[in-house]
Amino acid sequence: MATDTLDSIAKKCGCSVSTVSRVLSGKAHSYRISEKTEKRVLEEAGRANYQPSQIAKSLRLGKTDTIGLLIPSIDDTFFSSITSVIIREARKHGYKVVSAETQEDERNELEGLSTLMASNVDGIIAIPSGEKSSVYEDVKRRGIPTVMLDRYYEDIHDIDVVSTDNYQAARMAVDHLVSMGHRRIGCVQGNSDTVTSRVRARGYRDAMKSHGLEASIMLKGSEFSIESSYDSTRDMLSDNCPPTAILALSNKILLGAIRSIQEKGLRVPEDISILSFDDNSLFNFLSPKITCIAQPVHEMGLKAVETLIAKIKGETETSRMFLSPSLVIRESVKRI
Amino acid sequence: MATDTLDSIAKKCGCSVSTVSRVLSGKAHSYRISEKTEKRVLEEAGRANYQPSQIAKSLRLGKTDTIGLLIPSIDDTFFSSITSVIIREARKHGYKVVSAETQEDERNELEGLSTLMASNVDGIIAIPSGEKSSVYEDVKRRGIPTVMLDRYYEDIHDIDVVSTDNYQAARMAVDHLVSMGHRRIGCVQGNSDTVTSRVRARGYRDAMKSHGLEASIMLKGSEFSIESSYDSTRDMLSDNCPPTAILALSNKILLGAIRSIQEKGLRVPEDISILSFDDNSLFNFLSPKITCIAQPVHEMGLKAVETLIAKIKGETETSRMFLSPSLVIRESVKRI
DNA sequence: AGTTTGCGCACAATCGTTTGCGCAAGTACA
DNA sequence: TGTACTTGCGCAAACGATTGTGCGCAAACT
Repeated sequence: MATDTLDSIAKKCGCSVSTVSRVLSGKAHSYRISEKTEKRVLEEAGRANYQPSQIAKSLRLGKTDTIGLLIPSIDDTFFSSITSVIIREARKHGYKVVSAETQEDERNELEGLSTLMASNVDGIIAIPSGEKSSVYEDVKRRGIPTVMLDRYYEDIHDIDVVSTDNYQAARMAVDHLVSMGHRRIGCVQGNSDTVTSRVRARGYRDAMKSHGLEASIMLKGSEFSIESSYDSTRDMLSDNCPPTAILALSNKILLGAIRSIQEKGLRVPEDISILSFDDNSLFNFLSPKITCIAQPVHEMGLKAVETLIAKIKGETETSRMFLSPSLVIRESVKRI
Repeated sequence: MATDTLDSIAKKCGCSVSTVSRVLSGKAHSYRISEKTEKRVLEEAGRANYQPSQIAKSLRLGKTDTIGLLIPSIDDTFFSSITSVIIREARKHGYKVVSAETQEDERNELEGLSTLMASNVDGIIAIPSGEKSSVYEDVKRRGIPTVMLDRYYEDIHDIDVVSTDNYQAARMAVDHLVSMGHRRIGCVQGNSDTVTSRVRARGYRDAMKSHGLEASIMLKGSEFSIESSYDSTRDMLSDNCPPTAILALSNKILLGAIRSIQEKGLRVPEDISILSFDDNSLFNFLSPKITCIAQPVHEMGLKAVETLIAKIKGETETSRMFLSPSLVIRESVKRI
């Protein structure tokens, strides 16, 4: 069954495509189409359950009502939550979203970006994976509205950013641990190519320093993965003078740390306290329930979509937004 | 910076659009374009970093190289895992994916489907939410290739299906519990509008019966949600003669059950054993590690994409595939 | 009777590709 | 010089929508 087109409907109604188009887009009155014709067209379109071809529309109008989402991996609770928000929010505004995964690989990032651009998306929300901002030059040259979400490039100021105030977040985390009596606080970081890890680590270091504590030897880790975190934590725990608390800079890092702690036969929080980034509904079910720094996932998705759409609609000033994290106190930090 | 088009390149090269098109699609030879012209075009296109407009291509060719994914919610580990597989697999075959969420609401399902069809996706992978298969009539009438993933309609046989053998899965689960000595086995199900829940419940009942056990009073639940499962489990545990083991028919149901068990002050598996559906990397970190029935997520995504593409390419026979689940034994089931 | 005005709609261009068909100029051969 | 190919490429239609312009006709004026 071939899909109906303006043309096929026009034929059935005995009028021209333009008339059908105008009726269906509600411009019947301003183009002085008679009520009789209008009704006829409406009827015919209704029974055919006519849907205009978005493709033809896009070609004509130069927009696709589609936003591209470039994300490391949807299979990660933080990213999937934010993706979910973005999809819902985009739809509210009449946008579809097509997603591409980078797997944290810069080549995939470049390729994904090309695919998105070739698909003529109206704008892009990207959580960059690579360290080189040059990946986004093509996007900039073509003037495709873009907002960086969560991660961004510190040296680029003409692309919009929506992120968490990660520096503040890390400081909050350290402050909480210190207020609970901890002084030997280890920190397991992610890939230092990413700002999030760098900024969080900086927050950690500065906070430690301002409490008069030593940070340098307690900061380990090189990847946002369970395996890497497992190794780093193990090293940390085998130290002569191991930390009494560990700050995990992401949910995956948390998991690696937990595994390593379990293997050592240690218990949380009795033997060691732990505080993680990235809240997650499952954290309430881990044993013990994990105290964490929650990023404002919903607000992040919301703002990302909103600012992207503002850009698409012609807003010109670029904005850099750093939303406030919050501390969710549960049971994984012991007072000592 | 306006994007380059065939036309703009043609002008720069002093030849026609058709020539440029043919060169760039590698048909230079068969259309007898001279090497000189070919090189000239290739050069110009290279320096402009020309990307053909997929929209124009789609309009002309009648395909978008896009597959639509209709999913209850990406913010659920089972669905996000499968989404991730689908996105990757689709890209391998040169397809993009645009996703729509239903939130388990039939109205959203219908709307999402319309949106996808209007976007002229080449095919649709759907995890249906509603109970009425009529939602898919429009899709069928238009002849859009579709495969139902995970969930499907038992009364419809002309749409392809890729799912788990849920009946077998439930039987495996019960058999395992029985082999561990359990005889009072409760089961918390999801929304019985969905086949998955119905078939799993049937498997549970039949397995119980074939072991000579009572199932009827031990089967509760009405929704795939933490809250609903929490309520059902609580009721079950307040029974005079509570179960010694609980079979949770999804990961969300597991969480509700755990919460309820925790509140009762019971311990898993000492006081009560639990076996869940839907494996998840976090299950290794719950305390205790959860024994579960794992669906072949990767294979499901893979097969869904493969059969959809086969359909798109013109394959006609419809297939119904029920992949084998596997039992992952961890620590949440005690021998009694 | 001639001119204006308003009504109801159709024509045709346009967006960027792909592709069937055919044309002009060159070469070969008789 | 005429016929017959070959070479190299352009023309134009088509995909399905949107939209500025203008045409034909009748009623209402002057």
